[in-house]
Amino acid sequence: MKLETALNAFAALSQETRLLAFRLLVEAGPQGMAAGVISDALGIPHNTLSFHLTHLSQANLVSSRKEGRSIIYMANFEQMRDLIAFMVQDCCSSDLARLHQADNADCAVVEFVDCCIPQSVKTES
Amino acid sequence: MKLETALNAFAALSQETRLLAFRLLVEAGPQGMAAGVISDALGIPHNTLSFHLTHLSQANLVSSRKEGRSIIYMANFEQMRDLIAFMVQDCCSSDLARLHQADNADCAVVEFVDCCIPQSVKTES
DNA sequence: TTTATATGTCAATAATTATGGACATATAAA
DNA sequence: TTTATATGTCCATAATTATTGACATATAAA
Repeated sequence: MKLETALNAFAALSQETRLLAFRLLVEAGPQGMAAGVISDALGIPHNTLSFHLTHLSQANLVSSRKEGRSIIYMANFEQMRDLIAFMVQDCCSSDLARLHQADNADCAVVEFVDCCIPQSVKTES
Repeated sequence: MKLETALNAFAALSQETRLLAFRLLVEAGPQGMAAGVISDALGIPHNTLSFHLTHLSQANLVSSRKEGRSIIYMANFEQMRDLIAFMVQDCCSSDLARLHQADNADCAVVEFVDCCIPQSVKTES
């Protein structure tokens, strides 16, 4: 990932409405969510939200498809993954994190060495 | 991690000078780097850089210690980890990512299910 | 002490970004 | 068709953020 791409992604996620919208879309998964539904959920005027969805879209963090008169937005999980990889890759030199392909070959795994999971996020699965 | 904390972290990383400085510090590892060294490395005036380092510091992405007349900054790897956890935690509901403690108990692991490692980052270790 | 070095703070200005009213477009329902 | 719905675009204004000269402080060297 290029520096500029990462900058755009971070900028997109640094604004409250956009971060909330992005989280809704991450939660919604691949099926996505209509612009109006997001607008209602967040209580943001449709034109303001449109501006922010365009911003997220230009940062390649979401994509969209048209369906009837609605536009359905969905999170771009690949870009999210690339952004995490970007953050972690410089750690490799100091061996604080590693990024590798898991043995079963359908996972990318980020390992944080010599640390524990933050309290705020409990162990899943 | 609170929403506000994540917003501050993303905002801190969304500016070129700050992202470059942060990457230098991530590369430098726990021993850190003096403000002046960063300033020289990036070719940024010391007062401008000071503003940006304070910004990173307020976002808790770096910390600092005094050493002689220098101030040594270092990346806060824990905050970085928490930020990644924040990004990934909403995925759990749609099973696109999982965050868990590794078997050997000194790693936190983020697994991205059903995906491959981005081209830009080659497999380590 | 005096001077040089490393860094921070302040304040004015410049640059960038967000907001929402008014209007436009495109689709579906009446 | 006409009307209602869903969403986008444009533009002026408001709000936020970055830059840098001038000055301050703190430490070390001469």
